[in-house]
Amino acid sequence: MQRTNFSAMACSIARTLDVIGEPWSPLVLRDVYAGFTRFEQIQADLGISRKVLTERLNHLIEQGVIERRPYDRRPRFEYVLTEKGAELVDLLMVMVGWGDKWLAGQAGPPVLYRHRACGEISSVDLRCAHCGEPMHAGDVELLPGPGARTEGGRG
Amino acid sequence: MQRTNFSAMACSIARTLDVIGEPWSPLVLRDVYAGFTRFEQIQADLGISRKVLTERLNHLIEQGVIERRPYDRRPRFEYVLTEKGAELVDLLMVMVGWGDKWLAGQAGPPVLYRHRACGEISSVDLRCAHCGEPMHAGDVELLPGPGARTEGGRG
DNA sequence: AGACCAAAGTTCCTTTAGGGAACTCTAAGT
DNA sequence: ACTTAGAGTTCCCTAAAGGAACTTTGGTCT
Repeated sequence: MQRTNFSAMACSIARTLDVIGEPWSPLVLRDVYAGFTRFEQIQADLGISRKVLTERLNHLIEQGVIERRPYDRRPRFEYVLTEKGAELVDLLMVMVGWGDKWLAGQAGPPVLYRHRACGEISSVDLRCAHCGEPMHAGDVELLPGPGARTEGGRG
Repeated sequence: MQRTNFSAMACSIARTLDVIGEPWSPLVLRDVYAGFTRFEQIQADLGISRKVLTERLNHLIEQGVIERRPYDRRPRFEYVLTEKGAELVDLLMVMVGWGDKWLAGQAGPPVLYRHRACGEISSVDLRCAHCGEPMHAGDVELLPGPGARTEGGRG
């Protein structure tokens, strides 16, 4: 095998990478989320090779992140997010937050996000699900969980 | 070029992928965060090829995500997170949250995170930076931002 | 002083996946 | 029947991942 399969690792990061870690996959997911739901649309928007797009779409379907649905009596299909996929898009929003802060430069963010609940242009903030206070990587302590492997533990 | 460079796209997801989108990069970042700070440690922990590890470390340094520091008079080095890198680890925590929910299965999460501020085992929750209410991908509306490209706009 | 050692890479070779263009297949429309 | 468009397949080429062996640097050991 030339690309290592991470799913064997006892690590949720590695496992998540096996779902969307391949090149283009997050951008394909973004496109489906943003309304580019058909093969030709995604291909044209991203400039991705048709061969690779086929592979990525099939993989995302296998992983239960998107679904393939006919939209015509002709063989025409659109891809839609599952619930699992919609929650994965949250990850993309965090990528956007980081990229906007550290990589956007003078031009500023390419895309703005309006929070419908309050109507304001905003961004995501990470909070502790328990106490509601800010929770960042530096604010936590790692402990082995029930799914940890005792020997050879990665992660 | 055989792997497309995403940085030209006006999209913070694509730009972030150019920093940590390559295979292994998020796991290298995780290791540095988790205290595997030296070449041999990371290599042994991940089982990554030494060649690829060298490439990834150099790329993460170029991107300003980690720094290389000597820890001996001999040529020995350790890698440490920059502020930019530490904030990128937040992204990994969101990956963990999703992976724990959707991929951990019966065994449960391999790693637990204790929030030091409240002392509880917890996970991250996405909130609107403006109003503090939950903010997920389905709760927002996308608008072109100042850094958007008018023609050929991707993202 | 010379032998030995460990960390941190380099080098080289093989395999496989991405890029890209051309081709196919299906079911309408005209 | 002829054309068109969406949705893939197929094929070749090149570059990146895997993996093992090799090198370099400065200490330690005897």
